[in-house]
Amino acid sequence: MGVLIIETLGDRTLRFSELRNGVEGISHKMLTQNLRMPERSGLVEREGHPTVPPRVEYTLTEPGWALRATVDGVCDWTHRYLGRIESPRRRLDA
Amino acid sequence: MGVLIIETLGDRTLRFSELRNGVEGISHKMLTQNLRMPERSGLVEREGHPTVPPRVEYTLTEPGWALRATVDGVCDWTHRYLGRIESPRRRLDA
DNA sequence: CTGTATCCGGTTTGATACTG
DNA sequence: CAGTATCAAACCGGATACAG
Repeated sequence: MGVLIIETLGDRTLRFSELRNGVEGISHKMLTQNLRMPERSGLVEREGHPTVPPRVEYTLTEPGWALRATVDGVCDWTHRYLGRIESPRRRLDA
Repeated sequence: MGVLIIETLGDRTLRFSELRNGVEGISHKMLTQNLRMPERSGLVEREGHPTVPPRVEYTLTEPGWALRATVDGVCDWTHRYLGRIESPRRRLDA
């Protein structure tokens, strides 16, 4: 799930709410939580603007970019093989 | 966690109990469970020998191999960047 | 040896309400 | 808008017992 954030954030700097829309389906709380960890790990940079209303922007750092690159590798794999994979979510087959 | 299985199984065909030792720390139940999914997805092939005692061997399929390759990419990332990352497990810093 | 079923405690999550 | 706190529900993994 944190991976989706990395992916989404990869394109460009995003605000909290933009990120929230981008990741789609993630709850308010989960987004906050899943941002703290990569933030502390130096994968994501958080920049808060003390304006009214508040604006907080999140950006991928260099290690974050590198991680995204590897994650893209997994995505590529998915694209190549997903067709051949019977989804486990499908109802139990006969 | 299923990833560790893919990694371990990558080297060669393994029996259930061998896999259990290889993944180390995984419980009986988890191994069974985490084998079913990639098995149904066609990442792992299960071959049971109707002997006494039973012997079941698990092998990585071609899609499984490809996945393992991408996972290795993530491992590489870890090796390169782990040093720069303050572990979130560290006690809260001042 | 390999595998399934059950119970049970800990973690995680979404909903909601509230703050600056 | 961005974030924290709280609470109940859902989920998950380990332990255990049992079966083929």
